[in-house]
Amino acid sequence: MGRHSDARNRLIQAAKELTYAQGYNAIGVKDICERAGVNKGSFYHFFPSKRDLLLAVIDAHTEWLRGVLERASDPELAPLDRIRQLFLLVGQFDEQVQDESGLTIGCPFGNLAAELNAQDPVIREKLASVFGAGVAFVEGQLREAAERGDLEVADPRRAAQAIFAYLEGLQLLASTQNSPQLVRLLADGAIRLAELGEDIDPVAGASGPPEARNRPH
Amino acid sequence: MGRHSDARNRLIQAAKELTYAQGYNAIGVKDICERAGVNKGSFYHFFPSKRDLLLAVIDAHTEWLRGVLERASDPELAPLDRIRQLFLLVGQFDEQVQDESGLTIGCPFGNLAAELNAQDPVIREKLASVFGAGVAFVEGQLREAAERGDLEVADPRRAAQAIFAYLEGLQLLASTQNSPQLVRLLADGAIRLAELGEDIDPVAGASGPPEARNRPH
DNA sequence: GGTATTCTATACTGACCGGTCAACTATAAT
DNA sequence: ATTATAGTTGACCGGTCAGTATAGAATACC
Repeated sequence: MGRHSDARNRLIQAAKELTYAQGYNAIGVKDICERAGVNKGSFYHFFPSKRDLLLAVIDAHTEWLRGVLERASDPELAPLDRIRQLFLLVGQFDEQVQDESGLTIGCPFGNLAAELNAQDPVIREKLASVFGAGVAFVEGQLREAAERGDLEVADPRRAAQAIFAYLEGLQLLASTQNSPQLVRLLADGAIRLAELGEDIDPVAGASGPPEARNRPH
Repeated sequence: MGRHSDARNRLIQAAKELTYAQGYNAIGVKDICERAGVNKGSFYHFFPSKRDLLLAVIDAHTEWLRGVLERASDPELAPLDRIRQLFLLVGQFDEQVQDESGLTIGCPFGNLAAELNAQDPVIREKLASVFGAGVAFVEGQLREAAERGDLEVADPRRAAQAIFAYLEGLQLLASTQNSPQLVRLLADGAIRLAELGEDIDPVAGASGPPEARNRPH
């Protein structure tokens, strides 16, 4: 019973847009309400706190990521090309946002992580689990690629983490240089990282096993 | 003439520590002053605004990076091992901060970039130029490695950007997973990225030149 | 020793913050 | 039609924000 309203969704949408563009601490509840066309009192009818709205925003963007991963899982593509496709779709997102707003914002997850990891362990862990889903997707493709004999993957999980980190780093660099094409232009690197070998001696420093490149001048 | 004071340096140091740990928007001038043991009036004697102090903090951390790059430029090391050494030194920094504070903070530059790229174009460009210095270092090593015949580098600048992005991404992931070892454990990937080929057709999508991996199921 | 200058000290401003509150309206179920 | 419920409204709260005002204290230079 009682009346209906889409104010909750409007708040999430407004907060999503503002958070993408400006981060979390830089925006206020008032800003979100104004953009959503909702009064401040109503805000606290739907969300106990600003932070709870942020959690909802992260959920919403996680849904977006789920869609991207689904689109990248095209059965017509070879596994390694699905990874490449992930990079291209993400790059497309960056370029689209740039067209609309004139700014390359990078990865909303990554930005929130950089801003809030130290401030709020709950948010950090939530973002970690979203990243985990991304890594798992990549790992799955790597395993499939290995099964097909497309390449040897010594440690799929390790390589998947490397590839996902690379994707995040590319977006950060793209945002800092305000050049959204960067993700697309450097997507190839993901395949190079797929060939990452097993970590034999994790504690050893630069003086690893002797190789050609190890000889000094 | 007039009296001497190291309050300015104490403010920078305090702001550095707080910014590393919490970012920019999350900390207040009051917090900085308390940690530095400086009164608020003195703060505005040395810095016209909080933002100006941030610029000084970035300069200070840039100095730290300069030192790291210098240490990584060990002439005893082969060029590619210098890149590896950069990753190890950065990883060491992360692990040291983790020991001291219990948190992996990631890259201070990267965190500021993620938080402020959209908010303040001057800060963004300053950070972009710092990143540019990092990329230039890597590019230099790649060129030298190519000269020595350690590997073929089709496009050193492109590969250097990829490697630097990877370093940033690793730190972001390490911070989110609160696992400082990540940078060290995945440092090998940097060398894989060094082998990044030239970008033949930047506009083409996933359907690039036919290769073994391109055949669908 | 006088004095210009640098630095310190603290009270203060007005704006803004996240969040509260109580009165109110609309509606769905009975 | 009554009533419980869901949603709305805007004023309001204490606290904090970046930044200011205005003193006075310390000191290097003449």
